[in-house]
Amino acid sequence: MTDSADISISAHLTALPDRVGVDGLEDKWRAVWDEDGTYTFHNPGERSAVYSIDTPPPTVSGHLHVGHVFSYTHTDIIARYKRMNGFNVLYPMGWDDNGLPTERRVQNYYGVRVDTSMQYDPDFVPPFEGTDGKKMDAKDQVPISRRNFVELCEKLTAQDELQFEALWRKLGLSIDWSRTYHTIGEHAQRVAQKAFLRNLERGQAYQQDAPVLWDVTFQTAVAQAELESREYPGFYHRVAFRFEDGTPIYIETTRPELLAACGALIAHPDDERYQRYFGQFVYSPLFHVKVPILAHPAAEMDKGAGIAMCCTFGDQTDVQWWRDLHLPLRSIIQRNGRIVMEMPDWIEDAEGKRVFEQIEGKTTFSARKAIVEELREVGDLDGEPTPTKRMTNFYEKGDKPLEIVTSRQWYLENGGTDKALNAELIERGKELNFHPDFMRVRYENWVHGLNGDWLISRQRFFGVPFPLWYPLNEAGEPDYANPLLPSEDVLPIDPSTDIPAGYTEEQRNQPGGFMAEPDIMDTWATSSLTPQIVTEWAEPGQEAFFASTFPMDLRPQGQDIIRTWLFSSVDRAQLENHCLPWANATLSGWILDPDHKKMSKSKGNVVVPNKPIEQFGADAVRYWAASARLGLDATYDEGQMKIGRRLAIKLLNATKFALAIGREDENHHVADEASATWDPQDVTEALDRAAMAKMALVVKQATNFLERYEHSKALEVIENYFWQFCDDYIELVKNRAYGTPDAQGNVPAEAAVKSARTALGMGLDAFARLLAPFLPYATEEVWSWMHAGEGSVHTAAWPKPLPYATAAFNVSPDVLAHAGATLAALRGIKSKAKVSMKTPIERVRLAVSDNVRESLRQSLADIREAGRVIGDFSLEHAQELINQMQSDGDETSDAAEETIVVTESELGEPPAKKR
RNA sequence: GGGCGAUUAGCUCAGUUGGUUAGAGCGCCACCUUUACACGGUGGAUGUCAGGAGUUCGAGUCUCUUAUCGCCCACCA
Repeated sequence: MTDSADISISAHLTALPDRVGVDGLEDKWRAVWDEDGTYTFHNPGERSAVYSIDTPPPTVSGHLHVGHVFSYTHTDIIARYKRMNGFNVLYPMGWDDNGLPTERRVQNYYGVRVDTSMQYDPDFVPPFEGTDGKKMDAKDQVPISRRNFVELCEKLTAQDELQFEALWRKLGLSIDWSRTYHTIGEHAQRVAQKAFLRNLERGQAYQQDAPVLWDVTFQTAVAQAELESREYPGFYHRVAFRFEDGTPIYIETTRPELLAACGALIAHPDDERYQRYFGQFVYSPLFHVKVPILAHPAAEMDKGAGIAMCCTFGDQTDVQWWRDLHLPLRSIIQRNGRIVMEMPDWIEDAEGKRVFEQIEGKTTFSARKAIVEELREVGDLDGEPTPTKRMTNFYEKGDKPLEIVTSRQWYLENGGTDKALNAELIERGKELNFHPDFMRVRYENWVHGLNGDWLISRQRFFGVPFPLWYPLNEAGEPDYANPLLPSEDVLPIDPSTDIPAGYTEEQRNQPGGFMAEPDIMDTWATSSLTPQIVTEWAEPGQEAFFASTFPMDLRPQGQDIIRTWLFSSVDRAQLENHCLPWANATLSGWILDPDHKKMSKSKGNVVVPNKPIEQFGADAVRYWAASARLGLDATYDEGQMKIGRRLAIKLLNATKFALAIGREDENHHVADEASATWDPQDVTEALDRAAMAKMALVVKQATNFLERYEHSKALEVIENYFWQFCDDYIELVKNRAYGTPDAQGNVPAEAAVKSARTALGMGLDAFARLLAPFLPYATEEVWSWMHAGEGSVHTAAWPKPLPYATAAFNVSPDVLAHAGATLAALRGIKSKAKVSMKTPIERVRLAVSDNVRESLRQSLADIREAGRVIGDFSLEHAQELINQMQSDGDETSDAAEETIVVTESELGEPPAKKR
């Protein structure tokens, strides 16, 4: 037997406001939560008592977007739910201030650019502040030192972070604000450098001098994960190469400007048109360079002329040919995207040299124009160029096609070359619970399609530096194979200002001295370690913290960065910890504008989130976000926010009503405080028990949904019952709860009154808890009325079915459903007659099925009062309806509703209208 | 070209393992100021379930196919 003391609810009731509203609740409760440390993480010391969340650090240089509100609300609902379930929730916040977006924003905002040759100026003042939005020519930007630039980055991101924090707080995210990190901060840098050094030690990180994809605008290498293919207009040029005797052989190319870099012509080994030429040589037009005709299976017979010119490098197939066929490296594109200034040594022909001089230093675009002119003049251009659209690789943040240049870069293993690691990462993907599950496919597609290890070095300025130096030999040349490494305890370091052990600053860049690795790490090389950053991985003295928080429970993120953030995090945890970094990943969808277009800055249809929060309230905006499932795109819908606002207001009013009964003075004020105990044993009336039975069911369903990360369904069942509770249950028990005498003047029994009041109290207490993850402000407000001095609803216990099931005492929830349907039928009589709901019903006959009649009998007095039936109220058989019920054997409340039919009614005199 | 998701009322969306007459809210229409709520309440009308074919006694649901929308990957001669 359960002791009722265990399941009864003690309430401390405060005075109630005469009128309630949702406006202003945000500021009121946010201040209280801050002061009380409601969301502060307390490490219980055991992993099972913690729920840890790897919060996505927003790119602070990006703009606030209503999409942020959407996905962060989903995570907050889970955080609040877990907290109410007794978990110590580690819910930190990070800021992604590392990387190119910040660099670009700083350049525009302050009108500056980095010049690595400049010295640090401690008194530097930027020429502008807030030129954001205006386009500024690079030549007008003031050159400054790298260190000055980094300082400006830090200054600006600090401002951006304040904006984000203000939004998150207003939205009511239950973040522990004492646990924040920056991807460029000292801690994150230490983790990134430490992990890199350990990767290096294990041979998982390595350098390679090889062709890489190169962005000419930002002048940095980029990784496979950062590629984006876009349609790019071009022209096919049909160009003649010639044999010794002048016989032409035609190739087609979209990049004639690379003619000087051609090292071979290549056709498929099975291509009968060209088989007889394999091994022979031809001369390139204009430059007259002798190149072989070779066979390689990557050549496609049906593309262009079927034979291609291989240049180093026009595309990734060129790289493959160059490697497989051991072709000479003939590079003519500089890292800024222009043709080299020096005459290539493989061009020996005088006319060839003259042509090359025409294109030296030109952009690929102008060089192409010049080459086409020259080709046309000598007659080696067959016909006119024909326009084509082709898909070309771009850096996702760049606007010029990527070039391929050969350079020394750092790589990290990611399964792109190592089949065993690839299989392990696929396996990890199967272990991870994706919500929704179909997102796993995107992960697997990506891992299967990897074609190389992860290029992690970037030739940029604002980021985490590689923590190493290279010794210089007597000729001043670096020994890349034997880098000088710092010890872990001095991390983070910046090799451009810090000095390797055993050297002095004077030896920097001197023969026999050392030089710093100039590159920084890819921003994802830091972001991929957020699980390790927030759980204090490898921090001396934090071993216990790490043990009780890692592997984490949840990674929430956008579906667009599965290949980057999610995958790279899994990779890093596999290399470092040999496990998944988290057990669950939730993927949110996009926000579409009302015309079903994806919201994006470039489309100019972005809604700034502060506006709807101000207009409808944070709870209302959260409600809109919560009503969308994970992984599905949602439409920006202010109508949905209005509904959320209405729900919050309804909760305030309904709770106020339930708590005010029996405590009001003659003016309906409730000024006193009171104690109450809602004991399930006091719920004795059938209708009240039915309401509790339904509550037990709803609690169970909502809990199951939230356990499965289906917050929208949880909200739906809670909300549906809440409205039924308000519209039907409260209306039905109102008179009894007040102790109002019936038409015959009979006063309800004391126990019946107590039963109603107890069920109302238990019900609204439950709704406050059930809705707390969704509407944190309104629920906290009503909680404060009934549990004054007991702390926040957000640290209260999530409801369990037991107290409600106990109160239900085996009464079916159908009793409430049937009573509600009957009440609706009585209302329908009045609505059709277009009279007030207060109008009494003299006489009414309802046709109902047997089981409904049985059920209604238990709540008939309440129905009679709520419907104001003052005379005959008969429930009769309706044979055809009964047959219907029996034929399908269905006794659900839905079917029951349709078996209540008004067969006859007579209305009394409507009440006199009040002025 | 491959893959994933979507397509249900004017709008936003539910619809579990196939089951009788497909639901909710908004909006719309009508009515009601009723001692929790006019930031309200009550009642009502509303559908070629994108199209086609198939499996089945029975299909919004399963299979195939077409179309449209969104996204991911692959196509650079």
